[in-house]
Amino acid sequence: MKTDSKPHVRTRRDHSTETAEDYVEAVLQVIDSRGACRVVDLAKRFGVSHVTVTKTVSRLQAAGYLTSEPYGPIILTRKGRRVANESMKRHQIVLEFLLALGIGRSVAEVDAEGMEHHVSQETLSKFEAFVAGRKGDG
Amino acid sequence: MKTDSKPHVRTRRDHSTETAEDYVEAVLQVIDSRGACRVVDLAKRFGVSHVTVTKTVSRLQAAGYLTSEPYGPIILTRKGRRVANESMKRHQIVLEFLLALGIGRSVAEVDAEGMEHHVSQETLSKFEAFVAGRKGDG
DNA sequence: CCAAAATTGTAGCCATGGCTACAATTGATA
DNA sequence: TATCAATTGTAGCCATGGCTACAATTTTGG
Repeated sequence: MKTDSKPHVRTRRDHSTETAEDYVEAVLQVIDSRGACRVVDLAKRFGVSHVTVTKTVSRLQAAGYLTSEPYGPIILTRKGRRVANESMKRHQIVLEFLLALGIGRSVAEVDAEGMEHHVSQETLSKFEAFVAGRKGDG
Repeated sequence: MKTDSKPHVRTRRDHSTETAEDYVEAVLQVIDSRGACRVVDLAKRFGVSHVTVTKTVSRLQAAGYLTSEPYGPIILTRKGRRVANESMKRHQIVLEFLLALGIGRSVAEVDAEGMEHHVSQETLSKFEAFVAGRKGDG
């Protein structure tokens, strides 16, 4: 009696990577809008305690996405900036796609955040094409 | 210096709920195709060890989604069946939507699994409407 | 029916991501 | 400047979800 189940492809980014992307994206945005990013900014952004942020930041520092000295601001490494930019681009495409489908902005923003880590390159391309098509139509 | 960050809406189902949905959905499908669902079936389906499945099953049993006796099959409760059916329906809508967009079946299946937990009711409705529209066009 | 294989359970480990409580440091201001 | 508020760090707890190793049970075949 052998099983016929699928071999669990796992294209989808794993959860650690999702966290890394969410963090570097947030860091970049906070720096852009406030000049520097601090633990407290991320805690507010994600709605978690500063302790959770501190721990995650130290893990992401070990993984080479960012740096920070005690009581200092959070700075993206080159790798962190690259990931942040890619992540923001994906996010933007998904958001524009949902808006183009006629979904309300606030809902689209929440859904885009949830979806952005689970969309393959192929799907992302189709999303882009769809948005481009709608722009032509007016 | 107060922050202007958004109050983290959290419409998106939390991760425990995602796991519950994935499991009951899988249990229902395995029962449909093999007559009964066992720990080993879920382990193969999700690509994890039987130990992980056992632990999760016991948690989901405590949460009222399913029941199982030692060395016995996994059975859905009424609640488990309800959640499984809703979950499968959402999954199906997302999958059909991706296929309607022209995404290849294997990619669409992976993306649908990742996306299904992050799509709001509003977005789901738009997805359905889009698919319905395409069906008319041929 | 009994031995071997398959399945399931248990013990114990790890990482992630969440928390409270409390300590330390920095920053602001009276 | 000295104190108080805000920020950050640390200790230690919990749940989830992953694992290996080993024990127990069930199933299967000879």
